[in-house]
Amino acid sequence: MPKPSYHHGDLKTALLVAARAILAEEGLSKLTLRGTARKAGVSQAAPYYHFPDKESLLASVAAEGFLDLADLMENYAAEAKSPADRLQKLGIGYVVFAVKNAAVFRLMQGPYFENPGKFDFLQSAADLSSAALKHAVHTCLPDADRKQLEMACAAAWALVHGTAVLRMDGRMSQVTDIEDEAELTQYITHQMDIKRVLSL
Amino acid sequence: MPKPSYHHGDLKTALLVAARAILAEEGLSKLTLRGTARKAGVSQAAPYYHFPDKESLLASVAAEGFLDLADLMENYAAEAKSPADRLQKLGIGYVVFAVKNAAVFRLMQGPYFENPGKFDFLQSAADLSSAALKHAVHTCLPDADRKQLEMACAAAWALVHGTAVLRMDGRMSQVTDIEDEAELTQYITHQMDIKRVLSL
DNA sequence: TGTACATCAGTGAACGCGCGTTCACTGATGTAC
DNA sequence: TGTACATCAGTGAACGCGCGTTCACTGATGTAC
Repeated sequence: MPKPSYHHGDLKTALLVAARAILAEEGLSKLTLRGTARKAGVSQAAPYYHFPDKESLLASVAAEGFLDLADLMENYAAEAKSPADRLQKLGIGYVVFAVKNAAVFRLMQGPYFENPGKFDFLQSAADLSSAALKHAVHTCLPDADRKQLEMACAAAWALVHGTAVLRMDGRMSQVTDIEDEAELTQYITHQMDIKRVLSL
Repeated sequence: MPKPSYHHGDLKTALLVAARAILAEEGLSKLTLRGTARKAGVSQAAPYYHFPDKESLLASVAAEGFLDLADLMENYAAEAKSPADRLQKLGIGYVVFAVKNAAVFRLMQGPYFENPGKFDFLQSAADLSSAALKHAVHTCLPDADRKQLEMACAAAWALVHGTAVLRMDGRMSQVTDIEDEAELTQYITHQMDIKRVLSL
């Protein structure tokens, strides 16, 4: 029974949802505390009962984004048929997330947050996706030494992240209107053959 | 004789210099029209005699950045001993520029500018660096067909750009205090062996 | 089961701020004669 | 060479805006008895 009442009930969640809606509809530069409260249907002072300041709200949004990113990557990788295939599918998930959630991804990238260690939950959420990539690289290269692994991880991450950023900004392909996910996936699969990069 | 006079003489250049100084010292989020005028020692209305609005000033700063980026890449590549070496050195220049001019690089990346085609000079300046990479890839792969070349260009650009962005944000290496360019260059050289990526 | 009251989670007005931009103005410069 | 005057490139005050945040307040809820 969602009757409008003085007490919201789950305003914290509603604010996070509202913030993501604003990101999706208007972009990162339009994401404000007041606007988020407005979107959630409460006064501008209400968010302060759930977040100490604007930065904390945004950090929570970003952390949610990192969790979603890791989830999406895992969804793609669940169907993988080999270590190399798994790594590639993780990468596809990474890129798809960035393209489909561009504003959230930009918030996640920072450098909106000045001191990275300020929000522990954000740091650990961010580590999920890079750790998944790193682990997949290790599985692909069981015999590599530490130095080789570091290089391979860095290269894989850079390739995936670069593809994500360039595609997100529409700077890479002439076809900017790719809405069809199947086509997008195919494009990315061909584009970043991670196995090639890993052939040390 | 730089006596302070009512008429500045070269305010347009001074504003661009001031904007870059603010970017370097305080970052993209602190770059304002008023602040730039302040830094240049003029009133807040003065910039309007040289730029129609804030976005135009920023577009000029970004375009200058792209020219500098292309210059730096060319400087690195001038010493190249082979096509593959040239491509790699272009990439190193790209990454070094991003790391050393992080805020400018972020402005250049956008998506600060809503409609990309609004400023022709910005678009063509941006094309310089990607065209240099693309041309180097072509030289490395004289026998590849069009499809292969597209893939190789996309992969090379993604790798370079991803490395640049991740290193710029200090997210890639544990060593965040790399000030020594020699060490940086060595790190990048090892990290992104573009020839490997190009072995189609 | 009722009732008194503390606490929780809202409201809405207000504060101060810096911003982009405009406007009437003014000092310096260049040019015609 | 002087002088009148148009034009250029500044000034500084002002406008309106939306922002983050604070504050006194208040309606709703939970709890002790």
